[in-house]
Amino acid sequence: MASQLDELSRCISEAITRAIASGAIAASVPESIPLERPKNRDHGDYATSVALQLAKSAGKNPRDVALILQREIGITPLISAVDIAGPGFLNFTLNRASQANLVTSIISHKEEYGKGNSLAGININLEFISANPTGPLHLGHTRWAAVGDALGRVLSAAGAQVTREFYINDRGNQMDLFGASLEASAMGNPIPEDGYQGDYIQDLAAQIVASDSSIKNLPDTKRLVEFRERGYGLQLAQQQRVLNAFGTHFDIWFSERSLHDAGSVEHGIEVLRKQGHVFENENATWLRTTDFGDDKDRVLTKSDGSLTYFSSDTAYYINKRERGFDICIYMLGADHHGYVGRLKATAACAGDDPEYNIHVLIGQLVKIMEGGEEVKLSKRAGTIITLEELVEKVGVDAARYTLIRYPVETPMVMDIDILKRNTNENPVYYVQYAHARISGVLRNCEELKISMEIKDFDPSLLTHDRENELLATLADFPRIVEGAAQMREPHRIARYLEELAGVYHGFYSDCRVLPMGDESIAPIHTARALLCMATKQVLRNGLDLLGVGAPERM
RNA sequence: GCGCCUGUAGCUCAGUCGGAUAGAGCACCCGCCUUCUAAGCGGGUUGUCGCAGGUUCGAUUCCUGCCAGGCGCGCCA
Repeated sequence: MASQLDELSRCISEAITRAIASGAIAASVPESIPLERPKNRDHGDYATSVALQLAKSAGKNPRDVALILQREIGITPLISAVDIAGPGFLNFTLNRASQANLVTSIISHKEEYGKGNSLAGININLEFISANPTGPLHLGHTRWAAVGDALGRVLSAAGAQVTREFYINDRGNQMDLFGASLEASAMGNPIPEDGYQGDYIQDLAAQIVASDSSIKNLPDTKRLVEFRERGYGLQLAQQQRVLNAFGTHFDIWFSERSLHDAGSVEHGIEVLRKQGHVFENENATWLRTTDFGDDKDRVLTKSDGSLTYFSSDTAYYINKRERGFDICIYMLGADHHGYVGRLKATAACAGDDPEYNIHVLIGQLVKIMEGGEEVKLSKRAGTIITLEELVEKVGVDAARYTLIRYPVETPMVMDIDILKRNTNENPVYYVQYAHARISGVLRNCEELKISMEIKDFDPSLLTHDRENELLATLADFPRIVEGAAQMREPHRIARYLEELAGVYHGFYSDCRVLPMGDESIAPIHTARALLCMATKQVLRNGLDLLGVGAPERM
């Protein structure tokens, strides 16, 4: 759908084209017209600095360029005024009635409003969380559970084909340690020095024994394997249950073991060998990642013949690409940022473009404050906070929203006391309240039999400043979604919703929707009711992108 | 030592392509519910955008150096 913004930007570039053709200015038409909504309302509905940018190549004073463009643009059905301000900004005032047509558009597009096709045809693999199945999901995983899921929704909204994938690290020493810890717990032996110490180990061990007590009589080696496998199954199921309750769903749960069983690791090494970046040294097989900027080469096969974890990662990447994904997005914690270089280099070694085919997002760690002090998270001290506990304390919506609201590269601080003591301080309630408030108003409209038919909508009635501001904010939504997808920053959706909620609350307090007292029902009531309905739709669409509920009542 | 991230109001933090007087919430003060949900609205107070240079009409934004904090640099997983 062509938005007013698109139309405005087309008007401007056509004006530039005409100005160049007529010889008024010497310059080339910029690829895109920078348009922003000025904070100061005296500066019109939209402003552009394009004249300032053209001034240099045109060899003219910016204000003169602005003057020429002002004349070329003129007045159109959309634009009611063009003003020049400051050093050469062009400020546009849009025709209010034409802006109000947006209401019709939003209401008819429903949940489609805001979706776009800027990523259409792109097949994206979005991998996040990817925890070991050796314990509960903790806070770090929770940030990704929220942000990763939201990003998946945002990318889909931008038209991409998205597959959400969870890589299960079910192979290697950690699994054996996990098995040994369970076994020790069940047999009443001390947990191994570097084993898993948490209370959940006791519970899991007890659960395993309870379901089949004969396990304790198995011969030593077999017993350890049995504990490991049963613990794996139970722990994975627990993670899946918790994520499901959190509203985060995966299309594929990819087992590292299955990668090995299918011979994909050897295949991956073969692929890399053909590309010419594999070499042998001191009986080990290496990948020359330094060819592509990594700080050291990486071992694929150790001198004792066993495979490194890196070889799994590498094979996994190649496997993803062979499954047809154009872009592989990885969401990793800050403690894994050292992997970015080798992941990118691996992609390059496989013959891919590391700037396009692979995208690594690094999330900074979440700090927890409680009692005015930072809680040191430690597995040993048992001060680990799990996803489940966080949700118990603050609820799914507040937890998700709080985690999504900040850019992932910001190290965020969650104050448990605030979230526990007074959930009203969480902006999610501000946004949800706006939605609930509109729902209430619309219920009343229905009761009063105010028409909410598009055919009864008269856009020319929405002329109040508050209405105008609300319309302009609603018009921004598609642009916000596209930007969030392009930059892989779902927090932009949350920030936008807070702004929209604020603008709506302002409208609500100044513009009465329902008739007062014995006032009779007039077209203005229908116009405002429909504006409310459009706002509700956008709030809902935005909250959906975050996986946060849009309550009808609060 | 090398690398990544961060440094903006008392606190938690926004601020894509450089733009007009740097924003929001919380906190603090003052107003607004005998008619739509006051979980709200309006007003007031709060800043060397870490420091120092550079690039230009213009820098919180880009570049360089420095300071401070977080994290990482295995033939571990």
